Amino acid sequence: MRSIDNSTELNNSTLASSELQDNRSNAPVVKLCPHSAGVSCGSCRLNELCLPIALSEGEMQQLDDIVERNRPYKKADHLYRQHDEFRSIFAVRSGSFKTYVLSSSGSGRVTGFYLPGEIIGMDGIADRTHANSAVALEHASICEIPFSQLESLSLKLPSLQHNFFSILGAEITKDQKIHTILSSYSAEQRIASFLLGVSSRYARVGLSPTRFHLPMTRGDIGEYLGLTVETVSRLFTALQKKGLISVDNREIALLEKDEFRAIVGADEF
Amino acid sequence: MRSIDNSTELNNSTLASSELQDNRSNAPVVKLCPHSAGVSCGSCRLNELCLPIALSEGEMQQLDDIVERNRPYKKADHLYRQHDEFRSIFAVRSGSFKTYVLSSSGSGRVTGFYLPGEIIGMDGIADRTHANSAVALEHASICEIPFSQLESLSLKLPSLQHNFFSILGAEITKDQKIHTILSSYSAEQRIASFLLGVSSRYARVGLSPTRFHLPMTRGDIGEYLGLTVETVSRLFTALQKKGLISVDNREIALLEKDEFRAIVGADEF
DNA sequence: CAACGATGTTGATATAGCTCAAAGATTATT
DNA sequence: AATAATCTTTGAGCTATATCAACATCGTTG
Repeated sequence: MRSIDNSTELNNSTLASSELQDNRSNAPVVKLCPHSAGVSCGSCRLNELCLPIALSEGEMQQLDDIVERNRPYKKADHLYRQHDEFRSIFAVRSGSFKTYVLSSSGSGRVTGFYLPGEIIGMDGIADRTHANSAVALEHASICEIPFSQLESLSLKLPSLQHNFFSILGAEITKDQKIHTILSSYSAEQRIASFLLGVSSRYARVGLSPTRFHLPMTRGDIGEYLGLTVETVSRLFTALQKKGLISVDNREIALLEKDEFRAIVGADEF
Repeated sequence: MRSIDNSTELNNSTLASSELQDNRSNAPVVKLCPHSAGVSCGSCRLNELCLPIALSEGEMQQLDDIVERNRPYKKADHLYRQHDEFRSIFAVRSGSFKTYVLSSSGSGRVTGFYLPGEIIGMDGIADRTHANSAVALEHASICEIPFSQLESLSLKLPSLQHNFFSILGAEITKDQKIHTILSSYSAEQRIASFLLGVSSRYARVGLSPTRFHLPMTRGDIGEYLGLTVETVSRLFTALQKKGLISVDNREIALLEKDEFRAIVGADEF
């Protein structure tokens, strides 16, 4: 059924299969699947994109000691819920999550999507309570990093402290960019900008920036971008008619990236 | 001509007057000797709201040693500009700033307002380059904290590291809240939410939460909230007609805070 | 103090995106 | 495999907010 086979799921498995091979060639004890517990930061393919950037072997080992690799999450499993006590931040190892808030009127609003190599949970740092809920959009696995231990270790490892400051700073920059998008872009620009963003985030973890699978619904995208489902849907078909993308349900191919950049304005991506 | 005299300007001047005089008498000071009268974190009225929260005397002294108390800024003076190298973060001591980005098409978009006791400049942490420009909205003074020195000191002072993580986390939470506002609130809700936000930020520094001066133009508010000047203006008058606020140019009195809360939805502020 | 640019208000009209509705496609469940 | 539930698409009409325009006010500067 899939006309585009470079989907997230498939690629995540691809990612993981080489870990598997590495493990096989080096060691008798094999971690079987990317979702299973027990992989170390040192052997993780995402370590250059994650908290351990530029840590030495020894430093990474110390980080490793505090990281908990939990059981895999199924679609719709919650990582945490709004108002839960904040205890940890989480690095996405495979799969994807969305974060959302529930207004008192019951209508949720998606506040973020998190792909492999990205960090979730920073919304709880300030007041020790999660401001969002986080839920898996598909089968997914994460590394849990207890915050108080991360703080202690950051005092001993300057590079780790530096990395974590950078990650927090990147989250701030990202959120401010969305602010600009929501306050000034048209619906078409929002969608174009969103797809370019997803594209470069996939590229970051070594997946195709031009053909990818969207793990979220049109409704999720709409909530995230401040649009209705209908508008999102209409724009996907409109962009396809213009020949800029090809859409097969959630499989997207970006055909004319430059025209996309033109839509959102020169200084993006 | 001011019908409301509890304005920011007045209050801020009160707050800062002794510090300002010190600075003036010392000429264009780049860094004041920590022993010079009056100006130190320890003697700062805002220290409980700023980086030094819960630091011991000795710790605060060490922080003090890296803080640079620059000359005051005039209205329209820039603290930094988009693409400038990131070197420091800044604590607003008095007055106010806005941050904004310039799109290639020339139209700016306001990304934030910063009042006394708040920290500016975190948009530069991740890639060492400021993503925004920051400009004074009125006479203002700041404390500059060189980031590399803050990092070093944070390694030695666990409470300082903790505070700075919290400040970064708070910025993230704040930005995500704006995300929700922009993606789901009506124009009236945005304005109500904005005014409530300003109100509680003034309250935080001991100013009146019900009568205050807005340091920014209607246009700034519009850019920040994703509305046009005209819409902002119309809503100010509409809210006044409803009896919820009294508006005299930039002097605002919140008359019916509860009704405001009802407008934005129960779970706010 | 006059005059100019920046800011703020108000009105009339246009439109992008929303709402409501209904049907088709996909995915999950039994 | 059948059924239910969720997700997606498309259409038709509506409305909140933008746009365009004119004027009023403020505050800065020569």
